[in-house]
Amino acid sequence: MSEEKESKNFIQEIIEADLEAGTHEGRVHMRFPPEPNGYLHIGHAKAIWINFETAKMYGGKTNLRFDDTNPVKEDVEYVNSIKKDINWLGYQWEGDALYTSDYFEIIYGYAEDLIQKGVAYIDEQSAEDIAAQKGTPTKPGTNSPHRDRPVEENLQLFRDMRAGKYPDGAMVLRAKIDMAAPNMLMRDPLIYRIKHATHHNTGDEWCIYPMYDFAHGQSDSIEKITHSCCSLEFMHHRPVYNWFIEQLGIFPSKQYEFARMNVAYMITSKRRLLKLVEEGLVTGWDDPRMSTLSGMRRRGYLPESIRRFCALTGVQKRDNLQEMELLESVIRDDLNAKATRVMVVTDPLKLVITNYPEGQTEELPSKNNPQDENSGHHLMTLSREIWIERGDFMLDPPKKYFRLAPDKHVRLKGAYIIQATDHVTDASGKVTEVHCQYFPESKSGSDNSGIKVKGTMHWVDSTSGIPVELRIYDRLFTDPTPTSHEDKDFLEFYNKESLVVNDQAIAEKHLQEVGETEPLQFMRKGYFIKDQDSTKEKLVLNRTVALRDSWAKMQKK
RNA sequence: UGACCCAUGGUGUAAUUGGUAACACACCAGUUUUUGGUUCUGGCAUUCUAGGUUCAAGUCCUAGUGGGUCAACCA
Repeated sequence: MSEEKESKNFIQEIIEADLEAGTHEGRVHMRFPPEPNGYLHIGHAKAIWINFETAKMYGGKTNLRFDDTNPVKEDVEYVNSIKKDINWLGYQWEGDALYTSDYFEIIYGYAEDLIQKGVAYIDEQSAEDIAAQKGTPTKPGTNSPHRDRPVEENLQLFRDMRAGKYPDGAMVLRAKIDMAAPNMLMRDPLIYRIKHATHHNTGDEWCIYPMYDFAHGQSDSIEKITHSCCSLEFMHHRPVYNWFIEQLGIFPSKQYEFARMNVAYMITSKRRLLKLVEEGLVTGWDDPRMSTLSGMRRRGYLPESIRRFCALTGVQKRDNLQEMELLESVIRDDLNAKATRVMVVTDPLKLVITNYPEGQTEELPSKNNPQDENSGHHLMTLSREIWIERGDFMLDPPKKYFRLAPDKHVRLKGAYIIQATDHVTDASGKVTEVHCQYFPESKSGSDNSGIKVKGTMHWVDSTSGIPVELRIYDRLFTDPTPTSHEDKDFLEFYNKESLVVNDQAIAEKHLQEVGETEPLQFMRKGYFIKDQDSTKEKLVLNRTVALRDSWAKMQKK
């Protein structure tokens, strides 16, 4: 589904200009190129959205290419999770998934070509020496003593490198560009290094691997990618990208950079995400608090919500920090239209309806979704004793409190109007039971009692209610940008209350019958989804997001 | 003592390419509601600064200011 938007972002303008000029015969071909070294997160979702949606908009294609040039960091586990997450988000790449590693032979050929052309050389210096010669952004670098090695010698050494004659770190292949270039990346970048390591895709076939700068643009070119869109941090790589393409005379893919999307209270650094997992601060990559797609999926976020969030936040080149409120607003909006309404009491307090006959029960219909007339209904049981929310009864209520209090009237959602008549307290004065009378003529749907109430409360029958475990999530950090503090580690902002487990909640029996992936709204509480940890004995539910609560907001003031 | 990118309300994006600031979220005040949910209505900026070009500048020019990025045998 193409998210509607009349105004064009800068990438669309570039594409339309290309289309106008007839570049590449009007072909639009993009790609999403993750390195399979971790799980996809909300930042990747934006990149995926940009590539797939933009290509689709112009009748183009989008490849999925694993940028796997560093064998020591990559694994098939990640390849599989990445594919799954992209599909879940709602996208299907063109043809089979592609791998940069499938182009190793071609890329190797490109390297020999560069050597033949006299613009690449073997450098035998140590990493430290090479770094020292790079200079600084304000001071030009100095040439390597091996810079003018003869072509034949370079070729022989490079072939020996490939043949495995040298250990890791013994030498590298560098492009001969300009050690005085103001762009540090143009100062004779390394393009091949020795790594005697097993690759997830090519096994032990290679012991030399191309660097990013000598693999990405080449792969784009091999796939005849027309618009290679990446995030701003690769901006300085563009001249390098272009230089190689020109030297090699291969298909002229072009790179464009957009600002990555940052979301408040979320982090998108793979390294730091991994640390959260390793330190046990979350239960895994798919912990519902994580910014990973697998985490958001488990949290109950809908893929269409994430897509719409991406559309709403736009594409541009300035730094940005999206508020979590927007994400939550989109999620609530989508869930409001889809979630099945059920009643769950999170902090139970017994309510005895004294004039309701002992032993009697009745079944009352409850709409599955008032937003959707076709959603049907399910039945709730009512009996003499039910559970209500402890916070819904107050002995000494403040002004504008519409809930239950001594002598006050209130409606039990989908059932009857009741009036509190009495209550029981324990030795400490805590209310342990509330007594009330109900008005039979006030039955929901056929109310002719004439009683007006301001409050409607949710409740759960005590004879049929089932105990459930609720996992209440909050933002993972106490600071909107936990990684932006130079003097503090991001873990210092870890929110210890980011997960609160409630194992005393009681849900209406209908919860037993809802599907694994069916979005739920616990009326007056929030949106929930069943968790994979649920067992036959006990349902576990994750809170996706709370409902707006203007009463709580009012109370704070 | 460098190069490159960026600059519109609290946040994020827009502005028919020079024609008089729009939309969403947030916030505030109401409305609706058998969820204090939902709905609906109203309120909330003269576009970083200073010059300049022009009948007209958020859009163009100049100079500042502010923010970001750039050195890994990572991607």
